[in-house]
Amino acid sequence: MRKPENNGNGNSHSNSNGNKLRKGLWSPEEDDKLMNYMLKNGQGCWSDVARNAGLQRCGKSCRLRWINYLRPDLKRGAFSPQEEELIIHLHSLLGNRWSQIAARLPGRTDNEIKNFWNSTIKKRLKNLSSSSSTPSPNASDSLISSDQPNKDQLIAAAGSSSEFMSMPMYNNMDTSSSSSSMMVHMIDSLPMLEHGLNMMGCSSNGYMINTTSCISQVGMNNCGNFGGEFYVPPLESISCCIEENIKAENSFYDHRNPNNLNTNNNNANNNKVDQNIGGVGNLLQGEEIKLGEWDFEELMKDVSSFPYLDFYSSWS
DNA sequence: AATCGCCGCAACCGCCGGATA
DNA sequence: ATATCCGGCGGTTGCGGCGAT
Repeated sequence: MRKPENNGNGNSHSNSNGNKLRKGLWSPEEDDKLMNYMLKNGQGCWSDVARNAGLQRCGKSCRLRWINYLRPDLKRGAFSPQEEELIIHLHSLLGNRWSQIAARLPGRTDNEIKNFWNSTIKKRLKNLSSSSSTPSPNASDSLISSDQPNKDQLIAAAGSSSEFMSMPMYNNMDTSSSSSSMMVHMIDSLPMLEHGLNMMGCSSNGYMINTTSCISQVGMNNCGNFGGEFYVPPLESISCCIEENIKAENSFYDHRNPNNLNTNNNNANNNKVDQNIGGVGNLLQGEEIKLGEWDFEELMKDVSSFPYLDFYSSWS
């Protein structure tokens, strides 16, 4: 945390108007100003937000404060075991791409997840590795970065009571492999959250994947967790739904529609939507799924097409 | 009660990429 | 084609809380 600063103290700098800009902790008054402005006007240019809201802050600071603290859709409190598992799992797929991980945990921020990882999970992994006398022969192997935990560490870090331990990915994971089958396991092993996923109102067919990798096509208007099965929507519809989400989100922040604030928008500010939705998604279309054609690199590129887990509504 | 050290987390920093002039 | 601005991201910092001594 940074020390709160009074206006005009030595550690502030000037904006383009020559006004001193505050740094450090936000005061309740500043929070009020920013919150009121955002609720009234929605998101625009952050420099304008800072200026128009009467804040002696740079736009960047306002943006961070809003995203990490003031956003109405933020979920507070400790991470649930399900969230922990999901974070660990997504980190194994994405590495330190905190924003992408956060995009799949509605109500959580990248900063929050990053802090959680660096404090809690890393510490756990460290303890595990120090207590383990037999380092993994594949310790240098990793999917993304060199500090990726190995399989055993991941399992242990997720907790012994966790169904994470039985996830196919971590039972079958070959970290030296970038095979398509591994990616099937990755998707297969996405945590079964107890909350309904209620994803995006998809209208076209998707696929159910259960824990034995049995895939069946389903027609549906809703997506998510179906009593032990995990619904992977067709990526085309994900793309379509993402577009819808973007539209919804734009209206959420549309400064031209200040009354259109939707506090149930679960993906607000998690809008780093990858543009590359196409190619791999088509592999999930049609009666026959050509799993063998899945390409790991392509999937990593397209990993944003994994479902947005929307269990926020059931918490609020 | 006082001190110390660790830890969590809010916020800053620097870099990058895209948009615009 | 270049410069500038802005937003977004990951890494890092350092204050404040809290438990241990």
